[in-house]
Amino acid sequence: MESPTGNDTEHSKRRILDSAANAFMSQGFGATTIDDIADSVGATKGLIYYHFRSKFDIFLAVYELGMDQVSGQVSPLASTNSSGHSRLTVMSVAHLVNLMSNVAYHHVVHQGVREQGASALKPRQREKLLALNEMRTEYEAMFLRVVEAGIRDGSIRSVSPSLAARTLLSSLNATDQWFRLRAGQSEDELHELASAVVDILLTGLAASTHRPEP
Amino acid sequence: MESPTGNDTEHSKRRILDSAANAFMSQGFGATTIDDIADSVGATKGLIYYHFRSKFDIFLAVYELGMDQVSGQVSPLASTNSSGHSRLTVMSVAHLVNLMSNVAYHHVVHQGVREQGASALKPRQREKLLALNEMRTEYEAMFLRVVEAGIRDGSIRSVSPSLAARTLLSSLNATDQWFRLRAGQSEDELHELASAVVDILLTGLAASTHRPEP
DNA sequence: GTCTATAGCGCGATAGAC
DNA sequence: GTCTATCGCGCTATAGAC
Repeated sequence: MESPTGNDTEHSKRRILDSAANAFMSQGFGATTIDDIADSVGATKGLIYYHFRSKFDIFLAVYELGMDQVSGQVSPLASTNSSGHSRLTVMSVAHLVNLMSNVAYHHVVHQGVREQGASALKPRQREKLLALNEMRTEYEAMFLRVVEAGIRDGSIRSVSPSLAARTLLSSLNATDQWFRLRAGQSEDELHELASAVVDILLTGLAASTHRPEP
Repeated sequence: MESPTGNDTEHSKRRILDSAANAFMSQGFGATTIDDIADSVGATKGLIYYHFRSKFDIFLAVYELGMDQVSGQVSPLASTNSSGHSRLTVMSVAHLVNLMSNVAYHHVVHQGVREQGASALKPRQREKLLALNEMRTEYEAMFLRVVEAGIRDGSIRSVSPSLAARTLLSSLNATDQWFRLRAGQSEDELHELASAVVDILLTGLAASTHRPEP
């Protein structure tokens, strides 16, 4: 019933990452101390440094986990048979639901690219950071391709695809500025809220009379 | 031709604030050192501490200047005679042009509310911070009121006003995630780009055939 | 694996010369 | 007004006991 070490280690690591993600979101990377993280895990510095080599490595691990989660959930939705517009809709909703279920990780992924210049990175870290940034760029490119497809198939109106993709994604991500998960908030409620936001972003706010004719 | 002290002092202060705003944007408040700011001004710590009492006071001054700028430019546009939709449009464009002309200040205003818990604030600072946060809340409430007016006058479709206002504002602000002012970029070019973004946000991405009928 | 103790230093802030 | 010099805290990271 118990795997020798691995499981407990992974469990500890995960608890550290969760605490770190929350601390990074609410205080920022720079202002978060290792003691803050340790306290919120209910342990001391020693545990943290047993599992991670440095504070920045914790950041990288949070970044990676966050990125893996969205990517795993959203990427499959990009290659359906449906129209560009409807693919973009389900991708956006899934992105938002994921963001809402993991606000802290998401916040780190999307704000955390800054403030690395502080301490010179070790080659190992710089490599990892570059790989993760590349992964994020590829994720964004995926949205761009779907917007382009939507314009081609007539389901999305003719606007600059790159501007549209950037605006959409940054708008989706900006949700972490005001959204906070409430206690017993069900997956269904999140899905409903996410759909409402996506509706506002994709259909706009203007009443029909104010919209351009076909 | 020269006012005894006042002018130079104000000029120094302003150069410090500009440098600080840029540093806060690119490295975050926590990771920015007073020496960073001093270096980028071309001076030393001494000058900084002659003009400001602490690093956090610099943050507050940046926050205040940034807030005064947007508010001064956008607020007058809220009480025109035109429809809710068209008022919301000009307000949004003005907000964006202002953001684009002062990315750094804007970034501090909208991300910087975090990471204050680090050092316990002095009463003077806490008061100032609260006043500024209140000013920002009032600014957001102004957008909400225009959205509500637009729904009443039929120029904005019937959605949750608070969700719409929050989504719109956070989306506008998210522009600072990807926009960077290029060298000889004219005011007109900024206005054009801002209008394109606002068009995407208010009219949406869906082609007409995908929009609900009146 | 997790803790305590401590090294080492970067950085905010101050004092005082010019 | 602006600089140099320095204090002293707080934090990252390590060593080593249990």
